[in-house]
Amino acid sequence: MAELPKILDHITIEEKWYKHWLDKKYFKSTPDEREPYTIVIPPPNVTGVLHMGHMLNNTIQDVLIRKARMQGKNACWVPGTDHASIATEAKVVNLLKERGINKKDLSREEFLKYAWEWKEKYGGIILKQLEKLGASCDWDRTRFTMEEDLSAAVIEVFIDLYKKGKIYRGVRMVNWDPKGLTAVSDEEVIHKEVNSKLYYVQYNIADSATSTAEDFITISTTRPETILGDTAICVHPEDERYAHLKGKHAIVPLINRVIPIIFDEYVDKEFGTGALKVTPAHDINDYHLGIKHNLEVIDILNDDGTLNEKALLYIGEDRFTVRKKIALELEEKGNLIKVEEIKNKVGYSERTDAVIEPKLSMQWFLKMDELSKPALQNVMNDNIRLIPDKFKNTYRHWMENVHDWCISRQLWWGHRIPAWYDEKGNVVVAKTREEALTVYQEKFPNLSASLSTLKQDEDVLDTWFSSWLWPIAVFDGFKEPDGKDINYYYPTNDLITAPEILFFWVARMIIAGYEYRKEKPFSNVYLTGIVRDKQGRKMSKSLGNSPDPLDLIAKYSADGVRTGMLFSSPAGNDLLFDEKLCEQGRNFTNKIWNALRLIKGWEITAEGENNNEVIFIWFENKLELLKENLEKSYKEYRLSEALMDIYKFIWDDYCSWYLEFVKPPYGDPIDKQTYQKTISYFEELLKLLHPFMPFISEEIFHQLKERDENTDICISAYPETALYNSEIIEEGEKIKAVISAIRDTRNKNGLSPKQTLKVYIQTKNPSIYHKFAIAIQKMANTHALEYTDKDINDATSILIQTDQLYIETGIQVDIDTEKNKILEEIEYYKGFIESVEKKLNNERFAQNAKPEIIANERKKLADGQSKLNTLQHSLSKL
RNA sequence: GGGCGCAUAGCUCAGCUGGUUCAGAGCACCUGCCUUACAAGCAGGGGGUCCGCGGUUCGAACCCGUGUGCGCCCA
Repeated sequence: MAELPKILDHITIEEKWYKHWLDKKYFKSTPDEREPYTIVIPPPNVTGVLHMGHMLNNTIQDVLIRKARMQGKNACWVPGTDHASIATEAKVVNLLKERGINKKDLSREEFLKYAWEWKEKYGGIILKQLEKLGASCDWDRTRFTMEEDLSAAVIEVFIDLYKKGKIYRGVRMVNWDPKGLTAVSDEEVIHKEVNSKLYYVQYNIADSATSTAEDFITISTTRPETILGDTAICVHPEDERYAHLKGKHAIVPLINRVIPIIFDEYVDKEFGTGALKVTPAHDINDYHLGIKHNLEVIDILNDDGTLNEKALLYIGEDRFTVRKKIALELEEKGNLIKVEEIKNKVGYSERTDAVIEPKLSMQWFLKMDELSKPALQNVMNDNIRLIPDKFKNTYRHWMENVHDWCISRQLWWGHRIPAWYDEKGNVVVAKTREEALTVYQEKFPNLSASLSTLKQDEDVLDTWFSSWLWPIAVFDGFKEPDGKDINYYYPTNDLITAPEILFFWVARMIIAGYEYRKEKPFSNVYLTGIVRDKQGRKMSKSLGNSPDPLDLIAKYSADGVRTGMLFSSPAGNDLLFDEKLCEQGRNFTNKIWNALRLIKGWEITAEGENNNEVIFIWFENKLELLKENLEKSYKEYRLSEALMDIYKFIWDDYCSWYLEFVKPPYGDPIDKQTYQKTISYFEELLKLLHPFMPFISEEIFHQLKERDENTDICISAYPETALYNSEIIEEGEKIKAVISAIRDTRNKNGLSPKQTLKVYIQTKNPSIYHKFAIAIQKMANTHALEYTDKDINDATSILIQTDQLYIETGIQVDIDTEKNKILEEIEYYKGFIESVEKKLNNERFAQNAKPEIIANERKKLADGQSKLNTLQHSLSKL
């Protein structure tokens, strides 16, 4: 037998087994008669690279899919990538800039050519990286949201919803990203608290003959540059300070525009001066005031955040430059009264970090009110389960206050909106130019347009407008609505994703599911936490606090990192990542590896007796208990708990107890039965472990035994649960306590483990000790146990449950120490008995408590009294 | 400003219907061991005002109220 290396070479086995699994097509799935188990991957950005969030997310998916596969289900994990329009376009723009090419100088076609080139070259790196993690995706099914079929689905859905009257075009206040030059959705705006200045600016009153101190009004604003777009001043109707201004007008400083003073309850009398300047083009609340009071709308900004000619002043200069300059000018002219430092929240673009500018623009919207109803209902009634369910509240709140979805983006990379305009701006929606013309001629019989005069909308659709179709589209549910795949795999089982995209993505997939399949897209949504660093900070590139997952895998093995990720990440809780967790995972692989080395080092005798029967029974029952607990944990998606249970079981029960029990003395052979039992337990544990640690479990599975060509743990049957006897398990626990007590005594007296001790046992129930006598002797290194009904002097006495152990240490027992020890215990039990008696004597307890609880209390009392007697007896002997 | 959630050992978290000797796990820590599978290890051990206050109950880490601190989402 070849000597196994002390430390497992994980890199070699990871490569070997992953290739083997692929060669064997174990991850491949096609519809058959088996029950399907389906997961669609949350498609990472095509330009993305693997980060810690992906590691957590995909480890969880792999655990679930591998377990389902072993349980005989037809497991299908569909991988793929998302075109991520704004993020990818930004990357391509930057890349071109580095090469001296400006996007503005390119035509749409030229730009897209570069973008596709770049996508072909760098896109999908992330999927290759997932292989390193051991992800058992069906790679033949890899999809991309901008591939032909998926794009066709997006266009089809757009046209369908348009025809249903759900999609409309309108001028709305949108979140404008002046850097990305596009509108972004509400969800893509991040509000940050920042230090700002609150400027107090004085406006003169127009309709006044005199110019006394009464004849001006002071407003406060954090954005003085927008003064140039002011079209009203607003005060509260009950604010007496301004009652005299009813029907009057104010003059905008610097540009001398005359604007009305209006009254509305919207104004907060307490904030600032209680007077508000109204700029309907540049603030959402002002916009609504503008509609209500029929105000003029003056948009003073260009798309890139510079001022336009409508501003009259500072034309072409950036909004933030103007803010400083205008403050100075107002001061010079005497209009600036004071400046206060305040904290307020400012919206930033998630993608470009530019300050979001509320902007009026023509956009496409999807009406959400009707569409969202089944999506709300089916989450609230648990037809779709959110895990953990605390997210149900958040979900409901969002769905009940849902806004129409702005689905157009001013970008090139993405699905171009299938809308066509004639020269006057009349619009039709159709798949192609030709179809558009036909539709046009039907819709506008009195107008004329030709193929060449129809112009397609320049904008593309929001990325999420394609990802919301993902669970349907990856099974070609649009192309072939009654196809084999969609009918078999849909609805999928579990979706694993981050809570941050619960609304972006999850809610919308549910909406699309009910709209297009009349059926939920998945049954369970497992929401992972955010991976943070030790200090609780979100991992980010700019902070540089995110380790490279591939480095971690190289250092700690894929299995080590997988378990590291899961050790402390209950669903929905953030994971405070610490490399130590991976180290712990790696150490665990080492532990398992060394168990193998021990077993492989044994020489087997053909025959041979053993005394291990009781150990086998104990261990087998304990193993059943473990399996039951694992099933419970899986059912509740408590993967950390399941992993921890296996971890402890392998480390403690199997290695520290079982193997130590049965291990023959050095150099001695092992009997065949024990060997076979040991191997079969190990094998079963490896199967339980496989979903978490696929590589080492596969390697050891093959090291344990010669396997034929088609036998791999990856596709072996997951162990079934069976009944167990908890009495036997408890007996085992008691014996472990006895052994630990003897070891502790040895330790505390500074005795060597090599010194064999004499132990006497005083018990009413010696049969357990008889059963486990050999185990105790071996594990605690004692002479043959002796039973006594007398007290032994000059020995350390220890109480285990109701049994008394006497351990002869050969060292003079210090009577006072012993006495104090016993007195302390007596005090404890006295108090304990008292409290139980009190409870039992309480009439209301007797009336109200359940019978089994009362029985339990009685037992506690009896046990306590018995222990107290033993202790008092021991004390009297000292 | 509106909504949701959290607070248990040094750290990360369990504690499921209020009732086991219920206060637990892993890591960290302390003591002793290079004991022929493993020092990436072995054996043993210590550690808590269950955030404060009030209430409900025979009984509260758990239910209710309130205060404090923190986090997230939305405006």
